Amino acid sequence: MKRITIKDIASHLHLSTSTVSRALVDDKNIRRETRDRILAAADELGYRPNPVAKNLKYGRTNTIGMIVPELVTPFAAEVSKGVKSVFYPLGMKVLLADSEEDSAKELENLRMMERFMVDGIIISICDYKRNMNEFGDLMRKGMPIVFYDRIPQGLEASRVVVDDYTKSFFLTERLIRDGRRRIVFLKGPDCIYNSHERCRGYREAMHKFGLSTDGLILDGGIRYSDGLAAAGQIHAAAPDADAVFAFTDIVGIAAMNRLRELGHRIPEDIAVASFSGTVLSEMVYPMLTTVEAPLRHMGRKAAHLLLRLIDNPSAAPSVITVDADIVMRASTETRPTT
Amino acid sequence: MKRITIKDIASHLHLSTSTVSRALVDDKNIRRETRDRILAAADELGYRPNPVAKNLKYGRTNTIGMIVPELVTPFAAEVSKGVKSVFYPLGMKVLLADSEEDSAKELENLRMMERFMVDGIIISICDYKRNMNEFGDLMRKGMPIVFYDRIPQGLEASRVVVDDYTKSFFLTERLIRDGRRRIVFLKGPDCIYNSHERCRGYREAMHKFGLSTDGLILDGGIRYSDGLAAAGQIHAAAPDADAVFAFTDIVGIAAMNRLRELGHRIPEDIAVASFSGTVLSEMVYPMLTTVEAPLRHMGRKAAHLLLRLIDNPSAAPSVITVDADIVMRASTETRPTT
DNA sequence: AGCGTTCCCGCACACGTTCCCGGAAAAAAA
DNA sequence: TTTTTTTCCGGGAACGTGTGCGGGAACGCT
Repeated sequence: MKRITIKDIASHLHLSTSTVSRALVDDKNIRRETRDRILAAADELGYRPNPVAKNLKYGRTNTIGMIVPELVTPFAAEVSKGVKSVFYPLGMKVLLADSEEDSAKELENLRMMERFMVDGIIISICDYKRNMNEFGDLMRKGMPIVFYDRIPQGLEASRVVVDDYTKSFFLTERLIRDGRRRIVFLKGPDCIYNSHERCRGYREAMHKFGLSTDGLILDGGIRYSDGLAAAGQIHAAAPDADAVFAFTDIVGIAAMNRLRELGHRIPEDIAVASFSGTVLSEMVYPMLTTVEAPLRHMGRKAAHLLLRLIDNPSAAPSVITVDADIVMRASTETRPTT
Repeated sequence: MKRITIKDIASHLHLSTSTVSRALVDDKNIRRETRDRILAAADELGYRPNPVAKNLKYGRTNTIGMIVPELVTPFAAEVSKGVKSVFYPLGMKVLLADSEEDSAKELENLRMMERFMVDGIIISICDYKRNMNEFGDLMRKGMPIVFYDRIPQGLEASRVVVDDYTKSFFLTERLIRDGRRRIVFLKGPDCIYNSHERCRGYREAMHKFGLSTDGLILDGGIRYSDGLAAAGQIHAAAPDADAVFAFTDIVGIAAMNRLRELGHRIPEDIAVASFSGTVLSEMVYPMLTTVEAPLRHMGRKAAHLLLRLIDNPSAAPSVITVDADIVMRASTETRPTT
């Protein structure tokens, strides 16, 4: 099964490869008639351009790398759909790599993308302090990079984010207005910057209403098992809690399941809310109240930012803050007024 | 930021590019001393081989395509880890494409992989009847293809599968031995071959114990919402059901959540089991009994099959049936003997 | 007729790498 | 010493594509 090339078309029509090439790229220096002849022959012979040769010629790979911190949640998958919706129509490939919440693996992925000579990278990071030098070096070497959601700190770079602080503030406020007073915040890992921002939003909202947060900020971790453990802590350390606000949906779901196992009714005894945007929130019972980030939209935005960066590598980094909806669901339904 | 090539190394050391190339591929026709000099220079100048040029030379892309029917479940993500664990060490890329349970999109993905000239394809399909001609054509054109899990029918091709029939039979038997009698089977879509196999296993197990299946085989669909609807049907059409065996975990989870909402206790009133292998089964309350396919292992096996096919395109198709564990969890716990 | 302009097409090279081939020098065998 | 073999390196083609340059032919204008 021999693949046919412009050379084959050329010899078939007794023309030079240059002419054939010109016909295919729709160059103006070609007679309309011969152009049509070539196009017809190309179609007849079943010509398919060889992207590898093109890439070598143009010094690009037409490939972009996307590095995500995890794939058990459909979060990244959803963002990637947005990214692909931009790059696929341009004939570009998207390479998806999973860091599995491990900075070392993240670095490996980064090196891999470099070896593969991707034209740019879209990344959500594991740890906002680690691999910073490597990101910086790579960017200085001219690699276009766009961060999204879980971003680094103190690095001049393009990024697409949700306003963690504000959204967290409003959701907390909403819980309070619904009558919750003893709201536990399950903080994410310290190594994720969003943890602090979301926690800040929670704290300030509580403060605004004169509510204490003493003993209510617990380490919720990032994995499902962390959420289970955290629920145990709530049960033990804050038995009078009437709401839980989790760093992320997976932790919120774990906490919810475990709390119920421990005899708490949800939402009657304890409301549960989290920060996310994946369909998981609608796939649990009761359905989970969350801050819904517009995942595909974020992907599209990141892709456009990256495209601009590829076209003009020296462009100033820009920051896009996307809006997120606060979606109230059954897990935080107001308890009947007593 | 100029990328340095073997040409640069050559002129830097006053050697020819051939010699440099020889040093880098560790050819024997080179003096040990010059080889070391070249390697040192390459390291010093920061030489990184250009994979695109190599690929053009060798007529390969060092890329394989993986097409999966969905990504909301971590099923495919897990299999892909197995696939990547084989290809990454070989310096090959893995391109992940999502068909979103849509045969048309699946075809697009297939065409895309062809355009990208991937060296091979690993795929789990949406519909076992559609796109059959396209798969056949592509294979005849010489594209190595390996199917896994959701496979086509009547197509001579390499594949990695779980023994749906047997595992389904044993799980059903297990439920019966645990005292369940009125077991509902939530059948998957007809367009997925596994649906029929799993249903057959269920039916024969029921038959073996002289249990009727009349009115117990319901259309469970494939999406979460389908599972919700199916649970409503159970509630209405088979109110005396004491167990549910779902085609897949997402459907099982949906059914479980909805049944509980309708007042059924799980597992006391109704046991719930499903067929899967993702961590989702452990992320719900109560944890779900499932047939656990060895996902990463399947990925690795599929990758090896594909590698063999790439090395020898005319190799006879081979079928690998991997074993799966039946994992009993809280969702089917035996009810206290009355 | 002479000149300039426009229109097309082929030649040659480039992208970065590998590899066959030939040849010079060195080593081994005679 | 001469012949044969081995060792080692450079030249150049090739993978498939794009493009600057030059030149021939046709055309238009004076």
